[in-house]
Amino acid sequence: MSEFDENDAFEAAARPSLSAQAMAARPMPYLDGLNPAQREAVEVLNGPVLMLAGAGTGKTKALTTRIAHLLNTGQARTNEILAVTFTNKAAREMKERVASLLGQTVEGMPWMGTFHSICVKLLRRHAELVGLKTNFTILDTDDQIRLMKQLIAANNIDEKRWPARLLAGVIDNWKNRAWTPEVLPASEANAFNGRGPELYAQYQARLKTLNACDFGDLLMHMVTIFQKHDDILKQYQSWFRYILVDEYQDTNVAQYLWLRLLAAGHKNICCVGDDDQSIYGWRGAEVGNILRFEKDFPGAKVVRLEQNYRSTAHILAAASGVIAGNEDRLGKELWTAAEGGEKVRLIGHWDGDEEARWVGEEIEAMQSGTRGRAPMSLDDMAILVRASHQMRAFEDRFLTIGLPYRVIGGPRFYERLEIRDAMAYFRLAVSQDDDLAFERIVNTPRRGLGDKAVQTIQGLARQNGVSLVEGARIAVDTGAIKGKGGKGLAELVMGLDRWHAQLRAEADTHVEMAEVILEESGYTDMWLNDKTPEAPGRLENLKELVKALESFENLQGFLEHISLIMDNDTDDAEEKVTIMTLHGAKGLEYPAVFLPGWEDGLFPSQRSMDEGKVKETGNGSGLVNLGLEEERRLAYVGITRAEEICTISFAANRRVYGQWQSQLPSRFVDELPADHVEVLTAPGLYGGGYGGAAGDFGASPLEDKASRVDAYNSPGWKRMQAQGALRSKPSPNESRGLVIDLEAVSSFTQGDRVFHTKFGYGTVMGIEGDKLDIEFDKAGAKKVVSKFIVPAAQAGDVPF
DNA sequence: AGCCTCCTAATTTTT
DNA sequence: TTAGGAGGCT
Repeated sequence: MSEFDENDAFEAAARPSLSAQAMAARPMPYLDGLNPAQREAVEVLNGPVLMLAGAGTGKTKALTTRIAHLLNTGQARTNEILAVTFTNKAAREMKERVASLLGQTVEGMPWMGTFHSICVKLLRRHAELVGLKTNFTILDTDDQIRLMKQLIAANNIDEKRWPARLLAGVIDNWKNRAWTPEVLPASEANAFNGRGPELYAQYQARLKTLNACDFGDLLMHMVTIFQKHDDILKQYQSWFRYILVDEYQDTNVAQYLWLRLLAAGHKNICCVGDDDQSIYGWRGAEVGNILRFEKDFPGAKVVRLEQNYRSTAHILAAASGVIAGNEDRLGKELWTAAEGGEKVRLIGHWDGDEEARWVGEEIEAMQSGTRGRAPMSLDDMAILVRASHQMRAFEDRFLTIGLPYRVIGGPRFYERLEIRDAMAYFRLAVSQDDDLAFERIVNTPRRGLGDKAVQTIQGLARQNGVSLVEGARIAVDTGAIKGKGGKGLAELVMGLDRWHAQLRAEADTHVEMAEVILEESGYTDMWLNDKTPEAPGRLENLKELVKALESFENLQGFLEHISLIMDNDTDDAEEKVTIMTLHGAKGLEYPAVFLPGWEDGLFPSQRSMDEGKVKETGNGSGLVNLGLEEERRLAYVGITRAEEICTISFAANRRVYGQWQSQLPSRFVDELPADHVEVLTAPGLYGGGYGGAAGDFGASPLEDKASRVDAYNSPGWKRMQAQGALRSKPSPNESRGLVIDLEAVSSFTQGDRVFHTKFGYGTVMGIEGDKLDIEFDKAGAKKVVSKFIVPAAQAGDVPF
C-alpha cells in the first residue's frame, strides 16, 4: 500500500472518547428546526437507517443535520465520515450546509464527495493491485469510443453493423454490475454478436497498458480490491465509521456492493432516497437496492419523511395520484400544512408550435403579473421536457418574441472539443506515454499528418515497443515521414520535449506554461483563424480553462481531478426562463413549472415502454411494465418540482422526425385526479372557434378547411372533448382519475392498407404486440413499430 | 489531405 | 427534420 502523506485524511490521531456528559454539554440548536420524522432520522446515529424522503421533505436538511450531529456530539471526526453523493453539485451543497449548521467552516470532510471522486482517491492508493500506476488517467467517453473503434477494427468487425457506441454501452453495463472480464457470467456470452466478452477483455488490457481507466472502472476496481484484499477492506471499514449515502435509489450494483462491503462491519450506514424518484434505471440504477435495504440490513430503522415544504396541496395530490399507478413502491404519502393554491392546470393544444406559443405568452403574463397574480421572475419558471429535442420549439418561439431563456444540459464544459484538445496537449506535456492524447492532437491543428502518417507512427511505435511520441521521434529521426507532415511532426515532438522539460523544471509555472503550450502548438492560432461563428466562444472557453488552472498547484494535479470536477454551472445575472429535461430537474424546484408534451409515445416515451422489461406484480394480477413505471416516476418528479403553479400540456399534432403525427394525450393525464386539476380552454380549439376567446394569434393554422375537419376527427381531439365535458360536469363520486373512453384510439388489423414515411404504401400482414408485419408495395416485407404507420387513407392529408 | 454528398438513425446522462 | 458519420471524389 502506498505511503500516506502528511495531510492524509487518515492521519492517525487519538479519537477523544466521549462521555454522555460531554455530549450533553454541547449545544444542539440545529435540532430545533426539525419535524419529528427528521429528528428521528438525525438522532438514531448507530446502526442502519433508511431515510425514505419524498420530494421536498427536507432530506438534505436531515442528512446534513445528521452529519453535524455526528460531529458535534463527538461521535465521529470529520475524516471518519464517508458521505457519498452522485454529483459534485450535491457534494458541494452538502459541505456548505454542514458548515453553516456548525457555524464554522468544516476543514476537512475529506470523504464527502461523489462515488467517483472518492473512488479515485482510494484507487490511487491501491492502483497497483489492479495493474495500474498511481498516476493513471481517467478517460472520458470520447477516448473510450475511440479506443473501442480501434479494437473493433482490429478484430475485423463491421463497425457499421456493430458500432463502438453499442459496445461501450454493453461494457458500461457490465461494469455497473461490477463484472470484470474474469467473472463475466456465461449469460453474457452472446453480447455484441458474441464478440462482447473478448472485446471487453481486450479493452481492459488496453486500458492497463495505457495506464488508464474509465468512469466505470473507478467503482469496479475498488469493489474488486475490496473483495480480494480483506486486509485493505478491514482497514477502510474501521476508518469510515459512519457512512451516509444520498440518492440511494440511483445506486447501481457496483456502488451497492462497494457500500455494502464498507458497511459490513459496523453497519453504521444511513441511506437516503426516494423509490418514487428512481429515474436512472436505464443507466444501471437498481431501484431494488432501496427496496431491499431492510433485508440487507436486518433491524434497519426506516424513517419516512412525508411532510412536504415545497408545493401546494393540489400539486401534491396530483403527483400522488399519478405515482399511485405504480406497483413497485415502498409507499409514501406526501402531505403539507400549507393551504390554498391553484389547481394543476391542464391544457391541450393543436400542435407543438402552438403549445410553445401559448407557454411563451403565459410566461410573459406571469412575469408581468396579470390574472390576479403577483409578478414573477423568469428565474422562478421552468419548462421541463421529456426529451431534449422538445426544447427546440420553445427556443425558436422565445427567440422570436425575445424572451430570455437558458437551456440546462448539453455538453459539459470539459466535454467540449477545444477543452479536450487543450487537455490532450497538457496530458502529453506531463506524460509522453499518453497515446490517446497524442492521437487526438497529432494533426490538430493541421500539420499535414493524415491517416497514412499516423499509421506509420503507430507501426514504428509497435515495432519498437514504445509510445506513440517515441514512435514519432523515430519517424522524425529516420525521415520516415516526408514533406510538410515530417516538418510538422518534428516541430510537435520538439515542442512536447520543450514543454515537458519546462514543466519539470518549474512545475509552478503551469498557468503560463498552459498558455505557452497552446500558443506554440498553434492551437490558439487555429481558432483565431477560424471564421466559423463558434470560434470566439471556443477561445473564451480556452481562456476559462487556463483560469481554472490557477486553483491547482500544478498541471498534474489539475489533470488528475479535472475530469471529475469540471461542471458548468451557468451563473448569469440576467433573469431567464429555464428549459431542461425532466431528468435534469431532479432535486430542483421552481415556483412555476411547465410540463409540455404529455402525449403517449413522447411521454411516456415509446422506447421505454417497448423495452419490454416486465416484472410479476406482487399480487399476481399480472405483469408490470418497468419502463412505464419509470416514466411514471419521471412524471412524479416533474410535478413535484412545482411550488405554486404547475401547468401540464399536450398537443394533438406533433412533427416527429419531420412527419406530422396526431398524438394522444398521455395516459398520465388520465391519472391526474380530477379534483385537483383545472382544465384550461385551449385557445384556437375550444369555445367560439379558432382564436375567439383569447384574441388573435396571427395566421390561423386551421385556414385550410379540410385539415380542420381532420383535426376534429382525430383521436386526440376526441379525447380533448372528453376532457372538456368532464370539466363541465364532474362526477362527484369518482374523483380519482380523469378516466376517458379510449375507444377512439385507432389500431390496425390484418389486411389494412397503410403508409410509412420511408417504405411507402403497403398491406398489414400480421401483428405482434405493437409491431406490424407489413408487405410494402415497393420495399417488400418489413416489421415496423405501429407508431410509424398511418392508415393509407390518411397518408395524403396529414395536417400541414 | 480535404471537401462534399449521401445515408442513417433518432430518450433520458453523471462521473 | 436534422445531425453526424462514412465513403467517395478531386
